[in-house]
Amino acid sequence: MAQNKAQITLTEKQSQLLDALREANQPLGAYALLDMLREHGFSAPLQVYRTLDQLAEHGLVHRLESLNAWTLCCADHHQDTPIFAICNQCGTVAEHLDEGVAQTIAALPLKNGFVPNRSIIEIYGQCQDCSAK
Amino acid sequence: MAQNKAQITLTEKQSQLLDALREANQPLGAYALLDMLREHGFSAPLQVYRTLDQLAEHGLVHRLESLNAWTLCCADHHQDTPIFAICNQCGTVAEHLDEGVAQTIAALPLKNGFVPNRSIIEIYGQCQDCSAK
DNA sequence: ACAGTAATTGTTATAGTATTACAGCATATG
DNA sequence: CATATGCTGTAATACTATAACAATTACTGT
Repeated sequence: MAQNKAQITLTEKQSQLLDALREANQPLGAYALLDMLREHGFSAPLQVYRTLDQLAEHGLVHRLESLNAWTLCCADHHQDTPIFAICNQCGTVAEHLDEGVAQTIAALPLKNGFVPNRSIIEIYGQCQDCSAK
Repeated sequence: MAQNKAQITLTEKQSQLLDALREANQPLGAYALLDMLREHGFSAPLQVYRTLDQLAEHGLVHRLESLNAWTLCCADHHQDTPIFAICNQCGTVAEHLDEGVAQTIAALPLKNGFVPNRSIIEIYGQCQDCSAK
């Protein structure tokens, strides 16, 4: 699934989309991305969705299912299930990798003969910055 | 959040919607529910969404974020974070409660000062029945 | 019981998210 | 070169969810 980023050559559109996400510094929906990218040759939703799918395929972006939004993958390239901590207050999303949790989760349903292959873990709460205020 | 089901008196619409979910025996989207319930006085999406929200408030249904769909809560009334196992093949959803996992997940981001209050855990894979075929 | 207020429900319209279908172009393959 | 294959652009449409407001019902104090 996730691949070694060093080996990937990005298309123009792909790197423009990554730049947009980097600039925003928070998750963005496909249509928000489209608005940011109209001047860069994106003219329809499908172009955004396709590019997002390609980037996700390379493990460079993740989709936040509960937000219908997309965010940059953290610096590490990884295969583990990412755990997202989403602040209710400021909307900031932090990505965590915890092999233990990922494996625990993955192993759990096995008790019932279920064979997992993809997990979604999204945690809402209050981030440190917002707690401090 | 979740309440004791024994104490709840359901409205006509609420129990009709529960019946529809029970009958379907799988998660349904709001519009699929609307189609099933048109003959029972539901005439617009908002009526379905409101009823779903009410039932979710009582802990009788859960929303599957990654499917934009809703499913019956398992028989137990519980406050723990439900863990959903979703079969890629047949679409069946099983709800699991595992206090250990829920607490581990909840505690994880705390390392970074994040205070969690709601978690979403949805696991895709292959269920026992489908594996057996 | 009644008026006044608050809460819930119905209805319409619209916003937001995602995909299908197909045309056009580029690339690979023999 | 001819054709097959896949990628990109464009338009149309499907699917999901909410806003705004009217109509009704339920509650409150007198």
